[in-house]
Amino acid sequence: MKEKRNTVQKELVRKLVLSSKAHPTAESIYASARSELPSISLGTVYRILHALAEAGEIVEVPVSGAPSRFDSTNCSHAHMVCEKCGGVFDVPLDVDAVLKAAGSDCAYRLDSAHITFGGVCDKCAESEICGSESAVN
Amino acid sequence: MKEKRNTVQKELVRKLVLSSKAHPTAESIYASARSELPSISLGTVYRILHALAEAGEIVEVPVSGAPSRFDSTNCSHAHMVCEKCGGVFDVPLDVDAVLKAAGSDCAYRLDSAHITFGGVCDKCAESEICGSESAVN
DNA sequence: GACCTAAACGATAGTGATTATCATTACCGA
DNA sequence: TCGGTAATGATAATCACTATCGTTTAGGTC
Repeated sequence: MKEKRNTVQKELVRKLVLSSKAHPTAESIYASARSELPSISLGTVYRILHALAEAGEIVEVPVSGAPSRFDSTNCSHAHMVCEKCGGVFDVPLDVDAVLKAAGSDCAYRLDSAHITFGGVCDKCAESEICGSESAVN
Repeated sequence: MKEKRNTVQKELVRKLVLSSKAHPTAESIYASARSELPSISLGTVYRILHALAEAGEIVEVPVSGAPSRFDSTNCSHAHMVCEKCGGVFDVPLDVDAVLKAAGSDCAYRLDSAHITFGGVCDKCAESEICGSESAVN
């Protein structure tokens, strides 16, 4: 049995990710972690994040051309990346249903699904009304 | 109207991506492009790939912790990343249906969907039968 | 066909996120 | 309390990708 030690760093990072609603990046977790534990290093944050992801406690949300976000796995949902502000938001969706539907149609064994939408968040959509978005090109 | 010039580089990269069935990376497209046009540079390949993606002729498939793959957009489908070999495979799926379903349930405007499954490809699944995968850990 | 202009290119340096390395620290079972 | 070792902190390295910039060349005009 592989030994797993509990450390203050691990507890802190876990707490920060699970309590955050903002889909933090490794860097922003590092920043908030440092305010509680100034000696923590960025490498440790990455190491712990990956360990937690591997253990299934959190998910990594890779964003094309931007640093990955991390999120708790408390309920099945997808993500939306705002094309204007780059923010990441939760989208209610039965991901497992999609996984099952695709898996039954498919020659391969599918274990997990990562669903990310591109879109525009409500804040950006609001400011878009005034702007001349549709006039471009 | 923005001027768009046709160049041999652009034609070559387009041809390579659209004719490939292997979801090539930018690097592997660069490699095959060089065999036809040795002077082409990696930066140019990236530039053209992004232009084609922006034009909707191809899609970029970002893979967590690995270089992006590129694929033609001829029909709606998702992708599966094999957890053993890292290969990328097509998965038949009505992505637009998922997009619509999620969009109707959602406070945001969703424009596009990127669906990637984690799984095991047929080749790796075969070799797994003989191996002692479940004994690990 | 020669000329012109700017889009596109090639070469290469730079960037930013993430990972590897390694000496040091500190869990935790004995 | 002690010892083995997992985990950490500091930092160097990597890797995919992007920016820069001088040069080339597509493609319209004369």
